[in-house]
Amino acid sequence: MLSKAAEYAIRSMVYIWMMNQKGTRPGYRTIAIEVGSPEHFTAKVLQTMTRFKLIRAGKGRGGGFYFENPEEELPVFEIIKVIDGNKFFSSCAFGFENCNCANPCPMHDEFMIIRDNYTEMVQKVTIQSMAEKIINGTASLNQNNIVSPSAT
Amino acid sequence: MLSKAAEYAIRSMVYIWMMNQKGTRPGYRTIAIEVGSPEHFTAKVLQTMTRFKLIRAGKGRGGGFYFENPEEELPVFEIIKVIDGNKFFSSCAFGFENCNCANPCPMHDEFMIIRDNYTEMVQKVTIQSMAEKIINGTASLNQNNIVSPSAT
DNA sequence: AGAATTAAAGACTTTTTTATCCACTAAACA
DNA sequence: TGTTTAGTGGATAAAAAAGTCTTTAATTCT
Repeated sequence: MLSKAAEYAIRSMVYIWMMNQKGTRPGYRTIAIEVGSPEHFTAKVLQTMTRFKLIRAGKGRGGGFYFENPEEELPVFEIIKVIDGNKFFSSCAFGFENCNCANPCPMHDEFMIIRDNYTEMVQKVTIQSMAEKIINGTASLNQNNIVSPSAT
Repeated sequence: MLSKAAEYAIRSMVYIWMMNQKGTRPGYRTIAIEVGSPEHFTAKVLQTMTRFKLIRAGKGRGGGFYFENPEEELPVFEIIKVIDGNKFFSSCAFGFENCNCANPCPMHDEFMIIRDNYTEMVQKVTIQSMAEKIINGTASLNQNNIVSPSAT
């Protein structure tokens, strides 16, 4: 569904936004540790975020990543588009290149509903709405300190 | 979402079922041509289907692939499980290894709905229900003869 | 100016997925 | 029994995704 790169991007963006709220601009080393992602790969993914202006980056001492307009709602959709492109949002579960209502695959009607609900979902969920859940304790940003069920 | 292997498997299975209805047992060469999939890769995928007893294979003259009990409804879900495993059906859009209601990611509630609807869908859609659409002309098995929008 | 800090960029490696090829085996049939 | 037909299985290759490393550039602080 989502590439690892997109997952890391989303987690990182939430963390950056929350730290910005606290008045700091985290660097990719810190981000990678806090969201549980590979350091250098995270750096690369954040480069892409910066290149597409979803966040800004400051170099040197006191530098790091930050949102220019933190109050502007940023849907997860925007991050996915930048990292994975928008192939999925018009994709076909049967593997057709050009599956549509005029020339549907045998799963078209059923899959279109799922796919469109997903599209709607990632447009509705934003960095801010996710950050809020983490702040009020109804969700977490990483599972670094979770004991896996198999390890109990 | 689905691997190429799973897509090819699903398309092939529908074709095999339809040909069985007509009294023939197609070979992987024919199948690959008819569903528009790479020949040798399709052979591999069908081996897996055979190994897991979803279909049977006959060698030698008059051989090919066939369903032992064609009337027994086969949900797409079964094919996906054999090829891709069932990781997706409990997966997390945020990338958590063990995302659940007790320890949710910030997208958990929203994504769980999508994911579960998808699971339900692939359990409801069967090889037979798809074949029926193709037979009555409301869907097609391949897009081999479709002119792509960009090529018009 | 110089040292320290931090992101940017690009090359590189590893792993996974997708795809191909060929030798082998089993079945059918003449 | 020999020939043809068709799937099986293992090796290999190519491409994409995931991850790593090193150098360079920009910024800040002293």
